[in-house]
Amino acid sequence: MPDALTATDDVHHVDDSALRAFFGYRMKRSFNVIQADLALALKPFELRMLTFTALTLVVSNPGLRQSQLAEAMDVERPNLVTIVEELVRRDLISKERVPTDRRAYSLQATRQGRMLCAEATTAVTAHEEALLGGLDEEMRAGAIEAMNRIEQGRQRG
Amino acid sequence: MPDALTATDDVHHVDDSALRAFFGYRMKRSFNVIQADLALALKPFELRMLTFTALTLVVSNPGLRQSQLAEAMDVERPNLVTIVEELVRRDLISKERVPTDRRAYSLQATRQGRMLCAEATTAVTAHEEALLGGLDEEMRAGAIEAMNRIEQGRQRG
DNA sequence: TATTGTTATACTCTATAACTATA
DNA sequence: TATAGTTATAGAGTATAACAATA
Repeated sequence: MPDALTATDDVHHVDDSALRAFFGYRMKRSFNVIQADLALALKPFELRMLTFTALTLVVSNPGLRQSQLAEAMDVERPNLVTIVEELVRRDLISKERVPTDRRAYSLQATRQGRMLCAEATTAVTAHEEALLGGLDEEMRAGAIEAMNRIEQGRQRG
Repeated sequence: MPDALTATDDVHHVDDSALRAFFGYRMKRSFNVIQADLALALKPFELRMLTFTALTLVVSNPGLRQSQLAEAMDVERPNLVTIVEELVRRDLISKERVPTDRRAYSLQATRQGRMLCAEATTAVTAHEEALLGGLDEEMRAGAIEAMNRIEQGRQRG
């Protein structure tokens, strides 16, 4: 039975019940775990979450422009520059001027980029499977549905 | 009517199905929404998520030490310094040396701090209610349970 | 020797204004 | 004038090493 100021004797378990009432707090804590695990899964490929996301989107959408990629990733255009730069430097994607609009660049994954993306995807899938293994299908689907509604509630709310 | 390179003709909806398969990606997107809403709710009180979290924990745990607060918040000790500094500067919490261990500081919320915490808590609760209103109780409880298991899976996994 | 709080530092992610070259 | 990509910059959040005071 801890007793502040003088005591605080053992207190290895701080009372965070006031915070645990909040969805956002719970989500932050579990997202930290997910993100750390994802970073670990991507490390062998020298990818970060942002570069992995960008690479995957370019692989799935050949010819994508940077502005479209930025919008899809919910990232400001200036912040995408270094991400694209890094992927180009590593020969994972290439940039070509769009003939009909010489302001724009069209992004293409290289063969190497597609291969790395496939390998990284496999690794990430395995990591998530290990991390979420304790959750049955119903619970996982429910959580995903809840997250989808929250995301889509942005424009409504 | 934009027409990127060869294909990607209309593409206002980029194909992100390869990413949406990942729990981490879904979670990042919805967490961004939650976090932005939380920041909005806290802005009138000039609190950030981190200062709100710290304040709430000190209010709930009078006499808490910085090292315990850091551990509870999952923040490195050096990063807590400015957070505590800010709350002390605003007279929301106070630091007292622990008599029995003069290395440590014991944190106490001031009356003003407890009042601001209560008001902020009310605002955050209302914001979350509005944002999560579309989710029925079962779905919300399921999502929270899933997030708890993910967080606790860190040590197991 | 180990621990509490601190300083200094650096890296990532994010956000805004202003520039360039095209349209 | 508007847009695509860029530069420069600044602010958060986070992580590590090293220090002074104390245990």
